[in-house]
Amino acid sequence: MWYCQADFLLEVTDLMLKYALLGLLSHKAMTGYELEGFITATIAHFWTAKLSQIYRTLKGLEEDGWVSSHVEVQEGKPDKRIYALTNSGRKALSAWQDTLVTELDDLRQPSLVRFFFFGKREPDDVLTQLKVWRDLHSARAHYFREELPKVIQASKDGLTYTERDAFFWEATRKLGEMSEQTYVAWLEEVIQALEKGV
Amino acid sequence: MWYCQADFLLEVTDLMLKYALLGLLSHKAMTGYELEGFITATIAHFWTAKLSQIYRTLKGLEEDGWVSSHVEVQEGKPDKRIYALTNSGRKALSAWQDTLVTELDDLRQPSLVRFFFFGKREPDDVLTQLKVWRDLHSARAHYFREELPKVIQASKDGLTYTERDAFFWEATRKLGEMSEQTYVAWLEEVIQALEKGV
DNA sequence: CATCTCATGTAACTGGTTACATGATTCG
DNA sequence: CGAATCATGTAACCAGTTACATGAGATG
Repeated sequence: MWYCQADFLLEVTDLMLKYALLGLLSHKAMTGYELEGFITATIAHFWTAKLSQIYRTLKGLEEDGWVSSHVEVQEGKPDKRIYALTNSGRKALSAWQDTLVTELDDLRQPSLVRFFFFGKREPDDVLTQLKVWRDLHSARAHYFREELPKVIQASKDGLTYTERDAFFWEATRKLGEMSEQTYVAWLEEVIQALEKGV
Repeated sequence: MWYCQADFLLEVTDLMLKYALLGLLSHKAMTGYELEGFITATIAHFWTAKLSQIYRTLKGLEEDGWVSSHVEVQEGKPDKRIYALTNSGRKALSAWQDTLVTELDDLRQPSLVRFFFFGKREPDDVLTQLKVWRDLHSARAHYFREELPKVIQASKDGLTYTERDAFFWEATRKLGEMSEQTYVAWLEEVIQALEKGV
């Protein structure tokens, strides 16, 4: 009973990067460096990680017994340490995936903190900033719409991902596109209201 | 010259909570406890802070000379320490506000990390989770549409905020509503696609 | 000749969370 | 009678960032 409880709590804890790495490693064994590349290509829009943090987290995962590693000696290139999921890691990943989340993420959006206090700023400066943001979001929307699909398609052909895996990846891409469109529409609205004079 | 550079860098640094507190204190002098209430009422959807962190940050602001405090003795209630903006703090706030931001926030959305790896989960469990999220987002959309406007209206009458301040507050509310609607629409799409069988 | 890619790490720091400690008053 | 409100803080911990250190080979 005691053990059971402790295990459960352990599984629910949200150490996102740990689970993200387990998830990626469930596709294939990889080095920390490679993992960073995959993170950039796949989940970077909603979770980023620096290499230094990835290496530290991998060490932690190995201490947990959720991954194991071996060094591959290379010529002309640095040696590499390849990490692979263990059975225990596979179980931890499933257990995490099987928990139902009943709360929403609380997002930190520093630009909105700035925006909230724009009442005291020069109207022209405010418009300049808003237009910069609009253009940035617009560019990102374009990336989601035009560039990311190619990356997803390429990976699907590369058979690392199943059809079903690709469906969920594509869905996150779609959300990215929709979210950016929402930001652009909202900024357009705000800009127009301010230009009409508020 | 040297000084100038150092000053500039100091001002650009993004210590969000520090500036959020300065921004709130520019309306009126307040205690840490009160500030927490205002944060919850105003910017909580895009920046949260725990009381312990607020107290620590206020201490830091006082060391910077950006706020000053005095203790007010109360009967039947704990004494309170009231913080007020200093001139130097007002300058720091303006300097921060006057910087142009040319990069987008990078959002951390743990639920999307989970979602990304749903390909390996039981289809029924996936649908259950998606419907929970849809309902949560839908409830939040309702809050933004029906409840928040009342709070904003009440504060406007309470003359702490100018018409222009209220405009920007209302705009953040609108973005919240739009974002939640986007999430709901996206989740509906995904749920439908899965129910048709993917 | 410089920068990018591959590849791994450590150390110091910072901002945020959790848990703890205190204690009177008021409301349901 | 228990919970919420008012009110302030400290200590330990944890995840993430920045800066540093190393170094060969390929590309422009």
